[in-house]
Amino acid sequence: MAERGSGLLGAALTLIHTGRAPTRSALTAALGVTRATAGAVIADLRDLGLIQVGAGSRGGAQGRPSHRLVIDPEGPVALAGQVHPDGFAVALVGLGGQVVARTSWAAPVPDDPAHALAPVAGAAAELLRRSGRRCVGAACAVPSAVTEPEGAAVSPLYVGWPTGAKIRDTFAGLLADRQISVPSRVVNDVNAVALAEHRHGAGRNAEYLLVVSAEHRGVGGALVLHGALYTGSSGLSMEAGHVSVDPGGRPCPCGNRGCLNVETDAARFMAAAGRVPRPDSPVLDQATAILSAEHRSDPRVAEAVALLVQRLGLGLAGLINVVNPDRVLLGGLHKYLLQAAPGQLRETVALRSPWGRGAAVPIHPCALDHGGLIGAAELAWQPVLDNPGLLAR
Amino acid sequence: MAERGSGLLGAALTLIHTGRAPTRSALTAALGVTRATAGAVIADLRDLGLIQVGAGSRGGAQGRPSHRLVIDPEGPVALAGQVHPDGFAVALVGLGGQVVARTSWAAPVPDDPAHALAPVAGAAAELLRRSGRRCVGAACAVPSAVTEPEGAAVSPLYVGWPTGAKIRDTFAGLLADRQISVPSRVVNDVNAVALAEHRHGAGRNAEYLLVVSAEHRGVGGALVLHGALYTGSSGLSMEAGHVSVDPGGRPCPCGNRGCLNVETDAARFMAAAGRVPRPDSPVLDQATAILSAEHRSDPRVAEAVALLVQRLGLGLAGLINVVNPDRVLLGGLHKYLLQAAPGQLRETVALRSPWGRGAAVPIHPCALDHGGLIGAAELAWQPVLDNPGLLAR
DNA sequence: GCTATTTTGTTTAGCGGCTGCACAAAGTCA
DNA sequence: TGACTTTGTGCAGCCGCTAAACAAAATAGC
Repeated sequence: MAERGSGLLGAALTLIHTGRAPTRSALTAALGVTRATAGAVIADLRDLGLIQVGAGSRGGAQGRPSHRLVIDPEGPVALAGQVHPDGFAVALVGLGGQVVARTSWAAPVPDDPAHALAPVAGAAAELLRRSGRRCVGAACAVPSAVTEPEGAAVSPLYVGWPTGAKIRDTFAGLLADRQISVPSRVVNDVNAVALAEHRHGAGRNAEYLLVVSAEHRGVGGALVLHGALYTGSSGLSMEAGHVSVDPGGRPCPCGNRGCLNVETDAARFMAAAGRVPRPDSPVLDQATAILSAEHRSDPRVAEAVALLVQRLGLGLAGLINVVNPDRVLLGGLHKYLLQAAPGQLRETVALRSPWGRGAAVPIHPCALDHGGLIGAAELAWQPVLDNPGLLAR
Repeated sequence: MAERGSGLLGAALTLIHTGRAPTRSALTAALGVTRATAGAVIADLRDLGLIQVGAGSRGGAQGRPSHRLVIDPEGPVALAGQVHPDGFAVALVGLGGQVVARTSWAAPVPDDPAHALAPVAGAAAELLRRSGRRCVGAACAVPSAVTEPEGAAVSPLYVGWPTGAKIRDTFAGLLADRQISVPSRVVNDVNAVALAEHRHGAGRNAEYLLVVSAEHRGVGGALVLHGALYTGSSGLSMEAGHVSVDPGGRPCPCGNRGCLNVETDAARFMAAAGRVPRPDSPVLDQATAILSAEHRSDPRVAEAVALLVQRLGLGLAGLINVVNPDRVLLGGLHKYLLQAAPGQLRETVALRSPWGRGAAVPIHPCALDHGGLIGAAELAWQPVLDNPGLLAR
């Protein structure tokens, strides 16, 4: 098999992976190469066990139908884990963001990262063993900022891990103990969601994608630039949770007041709506339940929505003025806030934009069900997407 | 002459341009190619009239001395212009950021962009004619956000241009009238400063460079990522001037209150220090004069410094938490504020950072005298830096 | 001052990836 | 059924880069 140069092989696999090259001729056009070269590339990817070439079926157009490029259903998978304040999840994810197998369970997160990640590694190993498939890499989404390139947790506000814990090494070690020796990474959960949405969800084809999400607790932000996660110089970028939206607001664990974190998350919504969260289920679930149609008539709920949407709009406007995205996605509770009051949110953002509503950015809800897992898998797949030839060795 | 592929020629020229490859062997190492390939690349660049190969003189080290790579002193130049609220400047800039010729004059800026840019184009044409050198491109720095790719001014707060004016087309047309037909651009002034500082000033080798500057009026921000200006999806990124640092503060032309624009610029400093600006000289000059040593004993000046530094620190902290830069540069009035109270500024930033002072980002003053002009020239040079072969045609 | 060593520049042969072209294959349209 | 259109494949060839051998220019050691 010829070694392709200049990343052509990776570009081709990425196009197939993201669904932008469903047929052979589409790939040829997207790569900007001759049919002969595309043929060689496709042969390589097939030899690597990543894709299969199917029969071309097409109606209406002239000429010889182009063969379909399909992801090999027995091809390798990435191992994805997720830790959030209310529980755990693990999945095997193939090319194209296909979730091949998945399991999840609710449980408190131990204060020791090794104790917290051990069951994730265990469940992952079990899923992988049963699937019998090759593993290209592993990644775990966590509710904490993660430094690059060390892979250390920084001020995880909603789990009890110590700041500076090298959770990437911990995770890799736990997998190695189970005979899984693949490149392993740890990633902030909202970063993972953003990457997943960009590749397979509501963020497709956006070149400057801003994602803000109130997952289980707190608020996170992420930016995907030209298809790659923007992590900043040390992994600590897009700390959207600490954007100030109310100088006289509630204290945030970071030391300031009125951060997006404490002003627009599920706990704040419950308080604003006059509800006391029950301890037996995740706050996020309770908040989204209240946001559903049957409770909208409650004036306290309407007030809470108006308040949080106003705060969220302020925070979004600030981020938009810095990042100038071409699309904004909202996840977690923010997704439901957007759906409850889309007009008010867009209005608030436009009012705070120096350019007015003329330069309005489209704001959409996140589209994926398991964005954290799929996004973690994207990160695990990335080295292969950059250079598929890695699999040959 | 062989056409080099995959941007090798451009990478080589950029290394020489930024001073990272002063000798032939340094270039070979930096490019990661063989000496034979480097030889071919150097021959190409020399044939294009961009560089010359000098004799190698070096003391202390063993082995044959490597030839020096020097920028051709008769090589082509870029044409750089600058418009600011207090006047105009024009320069010819060669490779390496060398200002070959320069002229500037104070004058009010006409409300019609064509009238404002005409003398810039005229002075540029005159400089170019007298120099007798080839021109690779032109760019003009302006005190306004500029949309990409249209090149339109958006809400120029400090000159009277209409929003949406296509000043790039205007500028290109004025140059074409004077028989200068080269690619022409228009760029925000702080963006230009940032690019210049990254290539030739205090931002060298930074991968994530954040620049905030209070030039003549207002405040601007810019970001240089991996050597290229970050413009966002439509050129309107890094609107640092509209970061809110005092919700109850002064009204900003954008409609909000307490923006960095109105809380930390030269006019605000004068007011805080109890001075009334004289109309006969630029406010920035008056403010920096007051900031010099002999006025520091004035308690009102000290108060003004403390107030503005506190506001600036708040704004910087917000930007740093989003961008996570590896270096921050301050220009214009902010440069002098930093020099007047470096400890207080760094303290304020660190206090507002969720990671505390452990992850402190280095904050430095800008180093270049004519950053706006040099940065505009960088933009004009960019197509040639990306593909020097363009000059052959 | 001579030689040995080190590092640099140049020449040459050769490989590998990609293009361009010719031709075959597989569909639609009249 | 035949003309047309589009797609896949085989083959010759170019071009950029590498590898290796050789020549050149300095220092280091005797």
